[in-house]
Amino acid sequence: MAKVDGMALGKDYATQECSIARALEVVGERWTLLVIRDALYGVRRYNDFLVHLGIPRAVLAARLQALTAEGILEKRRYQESPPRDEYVPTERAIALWPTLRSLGRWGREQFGEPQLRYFRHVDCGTELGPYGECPACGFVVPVADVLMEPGPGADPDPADPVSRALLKPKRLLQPIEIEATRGR
Amino acid sequence: MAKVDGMALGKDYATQECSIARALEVVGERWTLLVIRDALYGVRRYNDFLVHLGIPRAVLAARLQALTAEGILEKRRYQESPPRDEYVPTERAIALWPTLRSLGRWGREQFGEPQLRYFRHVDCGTELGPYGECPACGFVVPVADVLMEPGPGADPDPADPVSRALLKPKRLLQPIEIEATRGR
DNA sequence: CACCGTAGGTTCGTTCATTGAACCTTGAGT
DNA sequence: ACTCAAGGTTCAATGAACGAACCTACGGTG
Repeated sequence: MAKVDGMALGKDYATQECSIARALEVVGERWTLLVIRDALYGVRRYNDFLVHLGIPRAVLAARLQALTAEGILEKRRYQESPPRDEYVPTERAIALWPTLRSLGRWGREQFGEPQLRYFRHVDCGTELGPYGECPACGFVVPVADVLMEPGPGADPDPADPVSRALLKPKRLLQPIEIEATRGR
Repeated sequence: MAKVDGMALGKDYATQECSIARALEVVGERWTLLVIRDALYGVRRYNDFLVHLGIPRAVLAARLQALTAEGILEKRRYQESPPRDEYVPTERAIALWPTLRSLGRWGREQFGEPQLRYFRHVDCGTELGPYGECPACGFVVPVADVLMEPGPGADPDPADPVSRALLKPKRLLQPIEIEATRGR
Protein backbone atom coordinates (compact mmCIF):
# COMPACT_ATOMS: atom_id res chain seq x y z
CA MET A 1 0.00 0.00 0.00
CA ALA A 2 3.02 2.24 0.35
CA LYS A 3 3.18 4.94 -2.25
CA VAL A 4 6.93 4.84 -2.33
CA ASP A 5 7.25 5.58 -5.98
CA GLY A 6 8.73 8.89 -7.12
CA MET A 7 6.22 11.50 -6.08
CA ALA A 8 2.87 10.63 -7.44
CA LEU A 9 1.03 11.80 -4.39
CA GLY A 10 -2.53 12.77 -5.03
CA LYS A 11 -2.45 15.97 -3.11
CA ASP A 12 0.51 17.66 -4.66
CA TYR A 13 0.41 21.19 -5.89
CA ALA A 14 3.10 20.11 -8.23
CA THR A 15 4.72 23.06 -9.86
CA GLN A 16 4.01 25.59 -7.16
CA GLU A 17 7.14 27.31 -6.05
CA CYS A 18 5.75 28.48 -2.79
CA SER A 19 5.93 27.55 0.84
CA ILE A 20 2.20 27.99 1.25
CA ALA A 21 1.71 25.28 -1.35
CA ARG A 22 4.33 23.22 0.43
CA ALA A 23 2.44 23.56 3.68
CA LEU A 24 -0.83 22.67 2.03
CA GLU A 25 0.64 19.50 0.64
CA VAL A 26 1.11 18.42 4.22
CA VAL A 27 -1.94 19.84 5.98
CA GLY A 28 -4.21 20.84 3.11
CA GLU A 29 -6.27 17.72 2.80
CA ARG A 30 -9.78 17.44 4.08
CA TRP A 31 -9.93 16.83 7.85
CA THR A 32 -6.21 17.22 8.42
CA LEU A 33 -6.28 20.63 10.08
CA LEU A 34 -9.20 19.58 12.24
CA VAL A 35 -7.27 16.56 13.44
CA ILE A 36 -4.37 18.81 14.37
CA ARG A 37 -6.71 21.24 16.08
CA ASP A 38 -8.16 18.42 18.15
CA ALA A 39 -4.69 17.20 19.02
CA LEU A 40 -3.80 20.66 20.32
CA TYR A 41 -7.04 20.71 22.28
CA GLY A 42 -5.94 17.57 24.08
CA VAL A 43 -7.55 14.79 22.06
CA ARG A 44 -5.17 11.85 21.80
CA ARG A 45 -7.00 8.63 21.09
CA TYR A 46 -8.34 7.17 17.89
CA ASN A 47 -11.82 6.81 19.24
CA ASP A 48 -11.93 10.29 20.63
CA PHE A 49 -10.97 11.81 17.30
CA LEU A 50 -13.54 9.58 15.72
CA VAL A 51 -16.53 10.62 17.76
CA HIS A 52 -15.53 14.25 18.04
CA LEU A 53 -14.91 14.81 14.36
CA GLY A 54 -17.47 12.46 12.87
CA ILE A 55 -14.83 11.43 10.36
CA PRO A 56 -14.94 8.06 8.55
CA ARG A 57 -12.70 5.53 10.25
CA ALA A 58 -10.62 4.81 7.18
CA VAL A 59 -9.95 8.48 6.58
CA LEU A 60 -8.97 9.02 10.19
CA ALA A 61 -6.54 6.11 10.08
CA ALA A 62 -4.99 7.50 6.88
CA ARG A 63 -4.64 10.99 8.33
CA LEU A 64 -3.13 9.84 11.59
CA GLN A 65 -0.62 7.78 9.71
CA ALA A 66 0.29 10.60 7.35
CA LEU A 67 0.61 13.11 10.17
CA THR A 68 2.80 10.71 12.08
CA ALA A 69 4.97 10.20 9.02
CA GLU A 70 5.32 13.97 8.64
CA GLY A 71 6.38 14.34 12.23
CA ILE A 72 3.33 16.34 13.21
CA LEU A 73 1.94 13.72 15.57
CA GLU A 74 3.81 11.10 17.47
CA LYS A 75 2.35 7.66 18.03
CA ARG A 76 3.05 6.62 21.57
CA ARG A 77 2.26 3.46 23.49
CA TYR A 78 0.36 4.36 26.63
CA GLN A 79 -0.40 0.89 27.91
CA GLU A 80 1.00 -2.52 27.13
CA SER A 81 -1.86 -4.88 27.58
CA PRO A 82 -3.96 -4.58 25.66
CA PRO A 83 -1.54 -2.55 23.56
CA ARG A 84 -2.92 0.94 23.08
CA ASP A 85 -1.41 3.94 21.35
CA GLU A 86 -2.12 7.60 21.54
CA TYR A 87 -1.23 10.37 19.13
CA VAL A 88 0.58 13.29 20.68
CA PRO A 89 1.22 16.61 18.94
CA THR A 90 4.90 17.37 18.29
CA GLU A 91 6.60 20.74 18.02
CA ARG A 92 5.56 20.82 14.41
CA ALA A 93 1.93 20.63 15.38
CA ILE A 94 2.43 23.21 18.10
CA ALA A 95 4.07 25.54 15.59
CA LEU A 96 0.83 25.50 13.68
CA TRP A 97 -1.14 27.06 16.52
CA PRO A 98 -0.82 30.69 15.39
CA THR A 99 -2.06 29.66 11.95
CA LEU A 100 -5.03 27.82 13.37
CA ARG A 101 -5.76 30.66 15.74
CA SER A 102 -5.79 33.22 12.96
CA LEU A 103 -7.82 30.98 10.69
CA GLY A 104 -10.42 30.52 13.40
CA ARG A 105 -10.60 34.21 14.06
CA TRP A 106 -11.07 34.91 10.40
CA GLY A 107 -13.93 32.45 10.28
CA ARG A 108 -15.69 33.97 13.21
CA GLU A 109 -15.11 37.60 12.32
CA GLN A 110 -16.02 37.33 8.68
CA PHE A 111 -19.09 35.23 9.15
CA GLY A 112 -20.35 36.73 12.36
CA GLU A 113 -20.56 33.64 14.47
CA PRO A 114 -21.06 33.84 18.19
CA GLN A 115 -17.91 33.18 20.16
CA LEU A 116 -17.62 29.48 20.81
CA ARG A 117 -14.41 29.40 22.82
CA TYR A 118 -12.20 31.83 24.62
CA PHE A 119 -8.45 31.50 24.59
CA ARG A 120 -6.71 33.29 27.41
CA HIS A 121 -3.25 33.76 28.74
CA VAL A 122 -3.29 31.56 31.80
CA ASP A 123 -1.00 33.93 33.74
CA CYS A 124 -3.20 36.99 33.46
CA GLY A 125 -6.55 35.87 32.06
CA THR A 126 -6.36 38.22 29.09
CA GLU A 127 -7.95 37.00 25.90
CA LEU A 128 -5.46 36.29 23.17
CA GLY A 129 -5.05 38.53 20.15
CA PRO A 130 -5.35 37.55 16.49
CA TYR A 131 -2.22 35.43 16.24
CA GLY A 132 -2.03 34.07 19.76
CA GLU A 133 -0.29 36.93 21.53
CA CYS A 134 -1.28 38.32 24.90
CA PRO A 135 -2.23 41.99 24.47
CA ALA A 136 -1.48 42.67 28.13
CA CYS A 137 1.86 40.92 28.37
CA GLY A 138 2.96 41.80 24.87
CA PHE A 139 4.30 38.46 23.74
CA VAL A 140 3.13 35.36 21.97
CA VAL A 141 1.83 33.01 24.63
CA PRO A 142 3.38 29.53 24.65
CA VAL A 143 0.72 27.09 23.64
CA ALA A 144 0.93 25.24 26.93
CA ASP A 145 -0.02 28.48 28.69
CA VAL A 146 -3.17 29.03 26.72
CA LEU A 147 -6.34 28.49 28.68
CA MET A 148 -9.31 27.34 26.65
CA GLU A 149 -12.83 27.79 27.92
CA PRO A 150 -16.27 27.76 26.39
CA GLY A 151 -17.78 30.99 25.10
CA PRO A 152 -21.41 32.13 24.98
CA GLY A 153 -22.04 30.34 21.68
CA ALA A 154 -21.05 26.90 22.92
CA ASP A 155 -23.61 24.14 23.24
CA PRO A 156 -23.90 23.53 27.00
CA ASP A 157 -24.79 19.85 26.70
CA PRO A 158 -23.29 18.25 23.64
CA ALA A 159 -23.97 14.63 22.75
CA ASP A 160 -20.47 13.22 22.54
CA PRO A 161 -18.22 12.79 25.56
CA VAL A 162 -15.26 14.50 23.92
CA SER A 163 -17.18 17.72 23.36
CA ARG A 164 -18.32 17.49 26.97
CA ALA A 165 -14.77 17.02 28.16
CA LEU A 166 -13.74 20.10 26.17
CA LEU A 167 -16.33 22.19 27.97
CA LYS A 168 -14.40 22.51 31.16
CA PRO A 169 -11.66 25.10 31.12
CA LYS A 170 -8.30 23.54 30.41
CA ARG A 171 -4.93 24.34 28.98
CA LEU A 172 -4.10 23.47 25.42
CA LEU A 173 -2.08 20.27 25.00
CA GLN A 174 -3.39 18.98 28.31
CA PRO A 175 -5.04 15.62 27.62
CA ILE A 176 -8.80 15.62 27.89
CA GLU A 177 -10.51 13.63 30.56
CA ILE A 178 -13.51 11.63 29.51
CA GLU A 179 -16.15 11.01 32.15
CA ALA A 180 -16.25 7.28 32.86
CA THR A 181 -19.79 6.05 32.29
CA ARG A 182 -22.35 8.69 31.61
CA GLY A 183 -26.00 8.31 32.24
CA ARG A 184 -27.64 9.68 29.14
CA MET B 1 -26.45 23.38 -11.36
CA ALA B 2 -27.34 25.47 -8.36
CA LYS B 3 -27.06 23.57 -5.13
CA VAL B 4 -29.81 25.54 -3.54
CA ASP B 5 -31.22 22.67 -1.57
CA GLY B 6 -30.89 22.59 2.20
CA MET B 7 -27.23 22.19 2.90
CA ALA B 8 -25.99 19.07 1.23
CA LEU B 9 -22.69 20.60 0.33
CA GLY B 10 -19.90 18.14 -0.07
CA LYS B 11 -17.36 20.05 1.90
CA ASP B 12 -19.20 20.54 5.14
CA TYR B 13 -17.68 19.66 8.44
CA ALA B 14 -21.19 19.19 9.57
CA THR B 15 -21.37 18.91 13.28
CA GLN B 16 -18.24 20.84 14.14
CA GLU B 17 -18.93 23.60 16.56
CA CYS B 18 -15.86 25.55 15.75
CA SER B 19 -14.88 28.59 13.80
CA ILE B 20 -11.86 26.83 12.35
CA ALA B 21 -14.21 24.30 10.81
CA ARG B 22 -16.41 27.15 9.65
CA ALA B 23 -13.46 28.78 7.96
CA LEU B 24 -12.43 25.53 6.35
CA GLU B 25 -15.85 25.08 4.87
CA VAL B 26 -15.20 28.26 2.94
CA VAL B 27 -11.49 28.06 2.14
CA GLY B 28 -10.63 24.47 2.95
CA GLU B 29 -11.11 22.88 -0.43
CA ARG B 30 -8.28 21.95 -2.69
CA TRP B 31 -6.82 24.93 -4.58
CA THR B 32 -8.91 27.53 -2.78
CA LEU B 33 -6.19 29.00 -0.58
CA LEU B 34 -3.80 29.09 -3.50
CA VAL B 35 -6.30 31.04 -5.55
CA ILE B 36 -6.63 33.54 -2.74
CA ARG B 37 -2.86 33.74 -2.35
CA ASP B 38 -2.53 34.50 -6.05
CA ALA B 39 -5.23 37.12 -5.82
CA LEU B 40 -3.32 38.84 -3.02
CA TYR B 41 -0.16 38.63 -5.10
CA GLY B 42 -1.90 40.59 -7.84
CA VAL B 43 -3.25 37.89 -10.13
CA ARG B 44 -6.67 38.89 -11.40
CA ARG B 45 -7.55 37.15 -14.62
CA TYR B 46 -8.88 33.69 -15.29
CA ASN B 47 -6.06 32.83 -17.64
CA ASP B 48 -3.39 34.04 -15.30
CA PHE B 49 -4.69 31.92 -12.45
CA LEU B 50 -4.88 29.07 -14.91
CA VAL B 51 -1.30 29.09 -16.10
CA HIS B 52 0.18 30.05 -12.76
CA LEU B 53 -1.59 27.40 -10.73
CA GLY B 54 -1.81 24.64 -13.29
CA ILE B 55 -5.35 24.02 -12.08
CA PRO B 56 -7.98 22.33 -14.25
CA ARG B 57 -10.23 24.88 -15.93
CA ALA B 58 -13.43 23.47 -14.51
CA VAL B 59 -12.09 23.55 -10.98
CA LEU B 60 -10.84 27.09 -11.37
CA ALA B 61 -14.22 28.23 -12.63
CA ALA B 62 -15.93 26.53 -9.70
CA ARG B 63 -13.56 28.05 -7.14
CA LEU B 64 -13.79 31.55 -8.56
CA GLN B 65 -17.54 31.34 -8.49
CA ALA B 66 -17.63 30.02 -4.94
CA LEU B 67 -15.17 32.64 -3.71
CA THR B 68 -17.20 35.35 -5.39
CA ALA B 69 -20.37 34.03 -3.77
CA GLU B 70 -18.65 34.08 -0.37
CA GLY B 71 -17.57 37.67 -0.85
CA ILE B 72 -13.89 36.84 -0.91
CA LEU B 73 -13.34 37.86 -4.49
CA GLU B 74 -15.27 40.40 -6.48
CA LYS B 75 -15.94 39.88 -10.16
CA ARG B 76 -15.43 43.14 -11.93
CA ARG B 77 -15.81 44.15 -15.56
CA TYR B 78 -12.57 45.70 -16.71
CA GLN B 79 -13.41 46.20 -20.37
CA GLU B 80 -16.66 46.25 -22.26
CA SER B 81 -15.80 44.92 -25.65
CA PRO B 82 -15.03 42.16 -25.70
CA PRO B 83 -16.52 41.87 -22.22
CA ARG B 84 -13.84 40.80 -19.79
CA ASP B 85 -13.96 40.33 -16.05
CA GLU B 86 -11.30 40.24 -13.42
CA TYR B 87 -11.44 38.87 -9.90
CA VAL B 88 -10.35 41.29 -7.24
CA PRO B 89 -9.72 40.36 -3.62
CA THR B 90 -12.13 41.93 -1.14
CA GLU B 91 -11.53 42.83 2.50
CA ARG B 92 -12.38 39.26 3.34
CA ALA B 93 -9.52 38.01 1.24
CA ILE B 94 -7.19 40.64 2.64
CA ALA B 95 -8.13 39.61 6.17
CA LEU B 96 -6.77 36.20 5.35
CA TRP B 97 -3.25 37.50 4.76
CA PRO B 98 -1.92 36.88 8.28
CA THR B 99 -3.18 33.33 8.09
CA LEU B 100 -1.52 32.73 4.74
CA ARG B 101 1.64 34.38 5.92
CA SER B 102 1.86 32.20 8.99
CA LEU B 103 1.01 29.08 7.05
CA GLY B 104 3.75 29.81 4.56
CA ARG B 105 6.26 30.43 7.29
CA TRP B 106 5.34 27.18 8.94
CA GLY B 107 5.88 25.35 5.68
CA ARG B 108 9.26 26.86 5.12
CA GLU B 109 10.52 26.59 8.68
CA GLN B 110 9.37 23.07 9.33
CA PHE B 111 10.53 21.65 6.05
CA GLY B 112 13.67 23.66 5.62
CA GLU B 113 13.02 25.11 2.24
CA PRO B 114 15.16 27.90 0.89
CA GLN B 115 13.47 31.28 1.07
CA LEU B 116 11.46 31.82 -2.10
CA ARG B 117 10.08 35.29 -1.44
CA TYR B 118 10.73 38.12 0.93
CA PHE B 119 7.94 40.21 2.32
CA ARG B 120 9.00 43.58 3.61
CA HIS B 121 7.46 46.66 5.07
CA VAL B 122 7.62 49.08 2.16
CA ASP B 123 8.22 52.06 4.47
CA CYS B 124 11.34 50.71 6.10
CA GLY B 125 12.44 47.62 4.17
CA THR B 126 12.29 45.39 7.24
CA GLU B 127 11.28 41.81 6.62
CA LEU B 128 7.94 40.92 8.12
CA GLY B 129 7.56 38.77 11.20
CA PRO B 130 5.57 35.55 11.52
CA TYR B 131 2.10 37.02 11.28
CA GLY B 132 2.78 39.95 9.01
CA GLU B 133 3.95 42.53 11.51
CA CYS B 134 6.96 44.80 11.04
CA PRO B 135 9.50 44.07 13.79
CA ALA B 136 11.00 47.54 13.40
CA CYS B 137 7.80 49.55 13.37
CA GLY B 138 5.97 47.32 15.80
CA PHE B 139 2.65 47.01 14.04
CA VAL B 140 0.92 44.74 11.57
CA VAL B 141 1.68 46.11 8.15
CA PRO B 142 -1.36 46.87 5.98
CA VAL B 143 -1.34 44.41 3.13
CA ALA B 144 -1.07 47.16 0.55
CA ASP B 145 2.20 48.24 2.17
CA VAL B 146 3.84 44.84 1.92
CA LEU B 147 6.60 44.64 -0.63
CA MET B 148 7.10 41.24 -2.19
CA GLU B 149 10.36 40.32 -3.85
CA PRO B 150 12.04 37.10 -4.87
CA GLY B 151 14.35 35.33 -2.44
CA PRO B 152 17.42 33.22 -3.05
CA GLY B 153 15.40 30.07 -3.66
CA ALA B 154 13.32 31.51 -6.48
CA ASP B 155 13.69 30.20 -10.01
CA PRO B 156 15.22 33.11 -11.94
CA ASP B 157 13.62 32.21 -15.27
CA PRO B 158 10.30 30.45 -14.84
CA ALA B 159 8.34 29.17 -17.82
CA ASP B 160 5.03 30.90 -17.36
CA PRO B 161 4.58 34.64 -17.77
CA VAL B 162 2.75 35.04 -14.47
CA SER B 163 5.65 33.65 -12.48
CA ARG B 164 7.93 35.96 -14.42
CA ALA B 165 5.74 38.94 -13.66
CA LEU B 166 5.87 38.02 -9.97
CA LEU B 167 9.66 38.15 -10.02
CA LYS B 168 9.92 41.88 -10.02
CA PRO B 169 9.46 43.49 -6.63
CA LYS B 170 5.92 44.74 -6.17
CA ARG B 171 3.40 45.50 -3.50
CA LEU B 172 0.75 42.99 -2.62
CA LEU B 173 -2.65 43.64 -4.21
CA GLN B 174 -0.99 45.59 -7.01
CA PRO B 175 -2.06 43.92 -10.27
CA ILE B 176 0.69 42.04 -12.03
CA GLU B 177 1.91 43.20 -15.39
CA ILE B 178 2.43 40.54 -17.99
CA GLU B 179 5.08 41.21 -20.61
CA ALA B 180 3.33 41.60 -23.96
CA THR B 181 4.79 39.06 -26.37
CA ARG B 182 7.81 37.23 -25.17
CA GLY B 183 10.35 35.56 -27.33
CA ARG B 184 10.92 32.17 -25.82
C1' DC C 1 -15.53 -21.65 29.62
C1' DA C 2 -18.78 -18.83 26.91
C1' DC C 3 -19.91 -14.39 26.15
C1' DC C 4 -19.71 -9.47 25.91
C1' DG C 5 -17.33 -5.05 25.54
C1' DT C 6 -13.68 -1.90 24.02
C1' DA C 7 -9.92 0.13 21.34
C1' DG C 8 -8.11 0.41 17.07
C1' DG C 9 -8.14 -0.79 13.06
C1' DT C 10 -9.16 -2.95 7.72
C1' DT C 11 -12.27 -4.05 3.73
C1' DC C 12 -15.46 -2.97 0.44
C1' DG C 13 -19.17 -1.12 -2.58
C1' DT C 14 -21.18 3.43 -3.50
C1' DT C 15 -21.00 8.18 -4.18
C1' DC C 16 -18.74 12.42 -5.03
C1' DA C 17 -14.92 15.49 -6.60
C1' DT C 18 -10.90 16.22 -9.49
C1' DT C 19 -8.63 15.77 -13.79
C1' DG C 20 -7.45 16.77 -18.58
C1' DA C 21 -8.92 16.99 -23.12
C1' DA C 22 -12.12 18.78 -26.25
C1' DC C 23 -15.38 22.01 -27.44
C1' DC C 24 -18.03 26.53 -27.39
C1' DT C 25 -18.78 31.73 -27.57
C1' DT C 26 -17.90 36.54 -28.16
C1' DG C 27 -15.65 39.96 -30.14
C1' DA C 28 -11.11 41.95 -32.34
C1' DG C 29 -7.56 42.04 -35.68
C1' DT C 30 -5.95 41.46 -40.56
C1' DA D 1 -13.31 34.96 -44.36
C1' DC D 2 -10.05 33.54 -41.10
C1' DT D 3 -7.71 33.46 -37.08
C1' DC D 4 -6.78 34.51 -32.35
C1' DA D 5 -7.58 35.37 -27.26
C1' DA D 6 -10.25 35.25 -23.10
C1' DG D 7 -13.26 32.94 -20.49
C1' DG D 8 -15.66 29.64 -20.07
C1' DT D 9 -18.71 24.53 -20.37
C1' DT D 10 -19.02 19.41 -21.22
C1' DC D 11 -17.62 14.88 -20.71
C1' DA D 12 -15.37 10.36 -19.70
C1' DA D 13 -12.01 8.47 -16.61
C1' DT D 14 -9.83 8.40 -12.30
C1' DG D 15 -9.19 8.98 -7.48
C1' DA D 16 -10.70 10.17 -2.86
C1' DA D 17 -14.30 10.14 0.72
C1' DC D 18 -18.08 7.85 2.82
C1' DG D 19 -20.35 4.56 5.88
C1' DA D 20 -21.45 0.03 7.00
C1' DA D 21 -19.66 -4.25 8.09
C1' DC D 22 -16.09 -6.91 9.58
C1' DC D 23 -11.69 -8.29 12.16
C1' DT D 24 -8.40 -8.73 16.14
C1' DA D 25 -6.53 -8.72 20.75
C1' DC D 26 -7.37 -8.34 25.17
C1' DG D 27 -10.07 -7.90 29.67
C1' DG D 28 -13.94 -8.63 32.49
C1' DT D 29 -18.24 -11.08 33.91
C1' DG D 30 -21.14 -14.99 35.07
